[in-house]
Amino acid sequence: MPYSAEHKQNSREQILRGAMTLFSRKGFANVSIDEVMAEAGMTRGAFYAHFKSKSVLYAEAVMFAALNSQIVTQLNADDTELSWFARVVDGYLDISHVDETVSPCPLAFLATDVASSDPEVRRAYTEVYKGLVKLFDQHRPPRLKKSDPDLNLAITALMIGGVAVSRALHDKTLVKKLLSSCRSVAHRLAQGR
Amino acid sequence: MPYSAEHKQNSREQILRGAMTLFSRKGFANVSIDEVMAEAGMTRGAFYAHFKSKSVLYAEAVMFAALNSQIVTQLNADDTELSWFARVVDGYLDISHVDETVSPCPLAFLATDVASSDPEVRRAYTEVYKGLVKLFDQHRPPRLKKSDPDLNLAITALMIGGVAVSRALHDKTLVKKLLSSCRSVAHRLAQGR
DNA sequence: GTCTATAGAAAGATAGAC
DNA sequence: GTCTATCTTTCTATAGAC
Repeated sequence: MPYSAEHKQNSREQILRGAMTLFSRKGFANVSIDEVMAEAGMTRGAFYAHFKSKSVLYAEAVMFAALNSQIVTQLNADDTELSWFARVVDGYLDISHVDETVSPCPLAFLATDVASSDPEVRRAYTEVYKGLVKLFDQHRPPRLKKSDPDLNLAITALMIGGVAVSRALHDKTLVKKLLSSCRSVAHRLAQGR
Repeated sequence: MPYSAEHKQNSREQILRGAMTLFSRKGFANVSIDEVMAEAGMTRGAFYAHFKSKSVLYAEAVMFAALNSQIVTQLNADDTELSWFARVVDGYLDISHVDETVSPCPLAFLATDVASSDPEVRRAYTEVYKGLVKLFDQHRPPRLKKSDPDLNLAITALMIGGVAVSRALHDKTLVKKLLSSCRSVAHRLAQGR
């Protein structure tokens, strides 16, 4: 075998990385396998040695994107719970996230796109969302957990909605106000006020 | 001329109505002109007598959808401001909206889809969003307007995000909890608590 | 595993008849 | 204005060489 298992793993990861970026930016249907493979430095024919179909790639890319999003990579900092929360919320609802300067979160970038996709893709999205909510639950001040156990569902929906709407808007001034308002409200909610 | 201006207007509206439904459910790229025209009771060739291109149809369908959404049609009820707000929030964040039993709101159904579309489409989306925020501002208790003038941006983002995420999720139990949490938070925010 | 070549299908847009 | 027929492009997926 002229190609090592490690080589295959690397190629696979390159494909997923390119797919993540392209799908997030343009949506599933607007990205061709040609584009994905070109981004990964290969050609069309090699694709099917790694994934059975474009749909399967989509589901895996959603999972992959979640692992590489800013939120997860910021997880292991050792500061207080409140500043963890503030940092995640502010980083998520930042203009650089909307503009894709940082690694985009598929929950916000692909929400309506996933809704009209295969069950497999929606399952992947659901798992990623549950992971995000669980993360928030783990970092939540214990005194607030009992009073409103599902509050983090609304907070995450606010964050995802804020970014998703911001991307769709044409008016940059409005986008800044929207993001600012979402940050403010998210902080308020997280502090139980 | 064998066809009256009224006839043309009717045909045009039929096309827009079908397009609105199909685009919302499946996204722009996953809907063909064939499908739209079949839904409107015509065939492909007649399309270009009404719209210059598929993209132009998309932009107009977004505007059209906004005029026909539940929110606007509920506008002229003569009850108190608070119950107007409660009714709109609860209607929007209802499972029947997610399941498309009622006329879907393009802001929630097409958010990420629009983000990767032509400037023309994004402009239409922006206008519709501004209209929604303005509507909320008009129904807002005056005493709250000064303290946080941009609060309605976050409230609408929460509503849109709640519906968009709900559509993408595979877990119906989680969807119900998510919608419930969003309704609860939206009410709380609207009352200035 | 990756390449080039190609089969086969789908869809946007146009042409011309009625 | 609406129809059928067609041009043209694009894209998924497969086949076979290396």
